[in-house]
Formats: sequence, structure tokens, C-alpha cells
Amino acid sequence: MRSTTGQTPDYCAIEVAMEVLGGRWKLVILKQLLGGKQRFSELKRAMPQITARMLTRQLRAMEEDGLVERTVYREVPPRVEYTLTETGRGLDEIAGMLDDWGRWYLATRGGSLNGPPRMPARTDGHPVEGAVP
Amino acid sequence: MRSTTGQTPDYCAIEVAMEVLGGRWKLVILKQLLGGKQRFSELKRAMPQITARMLTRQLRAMEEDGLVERTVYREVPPRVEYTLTETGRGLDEIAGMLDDWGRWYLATRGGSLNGPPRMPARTDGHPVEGAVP
DNA sequence: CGGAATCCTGGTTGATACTG
DNA sequence: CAGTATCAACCAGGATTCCG
Repeated sequence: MRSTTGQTPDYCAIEVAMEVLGGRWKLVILKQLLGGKQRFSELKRAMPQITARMLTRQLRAMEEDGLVERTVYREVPPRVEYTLTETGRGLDEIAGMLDDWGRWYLATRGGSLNGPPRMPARTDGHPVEGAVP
Repeated sequence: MRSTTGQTPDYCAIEVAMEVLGGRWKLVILKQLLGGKQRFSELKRAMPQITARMLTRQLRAMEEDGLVERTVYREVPPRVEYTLTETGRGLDEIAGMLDDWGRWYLATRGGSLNGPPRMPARTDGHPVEGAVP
């Protein structure tokens, strides 16, 4: 296991942030929860792409990381609500900036990442620049 | 199949940002490059943990995503320099915030992520709240 | 020097079915 | 409703070796 935790002198705090916030869903869930307390099914409905399994796992991880709080109501139809903790809410600004940046990026770059619709010849797009000074 | 790319109406821009910036290295590399133009070996030396393969891959991905620019000098000992593009430099603030947050998070949470020192009973920590309205 | 090619692993994600 | 269990696929990431 990779430290990121330990006293290795070679990590940078961004790695820590990415370990807590990284992955495909964490920040999306967080953004959802910025809208206020929500229950499992609401979150699920808000993010159709995520599977129940992943949603559970991410929420658990975020809970362990102190980002969300989980409240279980023992009712006949079970109810579980999720809220952001102070720590979680503190990510408001960062989430917002990433969201803005993502939107801006999409707009600038024409809505296509480097995924499936990969531009053919681009690897050697700008081949050689200049000679040595 | 994961879109994030397509015209699915259900993604949020954060996903885009995470797809471009996510992973373990991208932002670390970016942060390194914020210090100015550097060549491959310099980057490698600055991040001893990364393998040459990963560094190459990440740099290529970032290049394709328009974050870094790659300049090849055809010298006898080959030289390749990497710089941030405008787009890349535009991430300065976000990288800084994530870095700050990571540092703060480490400090607050005692320098340990969710790894080893896991709180035992917390799943049902506050077991039952109230009844249904 | 700055990679590319190849092989490999295990952690993460997903689909599906079942349960309290 | 809010999960859990199980199986399977995928891919980030790494080790090693070779190349211009």
C-alpha cells in the first residue's frame, strides 16, 4: 500500500486530496449532497449511472473519511439519510471550481474528451519544434 | 460503457474535470510544471515514485487534453521539454486549493486517512433516530 | 536520454440476483 | 427501501526489457 499517509517526504498534499476525493463518484455525490440531506434512493435517482453498490461504497468511504454523515431510521420501509459534515461542506468551493472548470473545458474543447472519439493523428501532431539554442 | 463523453444528459461537469485531472499523477505533475518548463528526467527526478512509463503516459494524456505542451529537440542526447499550456496554467488555483485542502485534511485528521485506524462501531453509531412522521 | 513494447497484478467498477 | 453477495471485466499502475 502506498503511503500518502506516512511521513515519506516525497508526497504532496494533492495526492491526499485525490485519495479522498478522487474516483469517479465522490465529488459528484458531494455536489449532490451540497443540495442538502438526501436519502439513498434520492441520490440514486439523481445519478442514474451509478449502481447501488457503488453508491453504497462511495458513501461509506466518504463517511469514513468524515465527509458525510449517515443516519439510519428504523422504519418499516427503511430510511437512510445522508448529509455532508462540516468537512464535506468545506469542499463546496473546490467542487464548484472543478465544476466550473469542467464546464469551461467542455465548452472550449468542443465537448469531447480524449475518450472514444479519439482524434486520429494527434500523437505526433506537432512533430518537432525547434533546434537547440 | 461509460460515457461522460457522449451526449448523455446526466453527467455533471465535475466528472469531466475528474476525467481530465483524476488519477494519481496528473495533478502532481501539473503542480511540478507550475514551476516552469522541465524536461522528462527532471520531472522523473522530482517524483521518484512514478515510473517512466506512467510519467510518459500521463504526460501524453495531458498533452492530448491540452494541458501540457511537449517540445522535442533533436539533439544527440535527445531532449524533451514539457510546459504547461494556458489551459494547464489555468488550473493553478484549483491545484493550490486541493493542495491546501489536502494539507489541512491531514492536519485535522491526524495524518491518517481511512486506512489503519478505522473507527470500530460507527456504522450503527447513532443507531436509531426517530420514527416516521 | 526519453521513451516504446510487453507482461503482469490487484483494486476498482459493473451486472445481476437476492435479502432484512 | 436500502442495501449485500457473487461473479466477471476493466484498467490504472508497475516491472522489466529493448530501441533510436
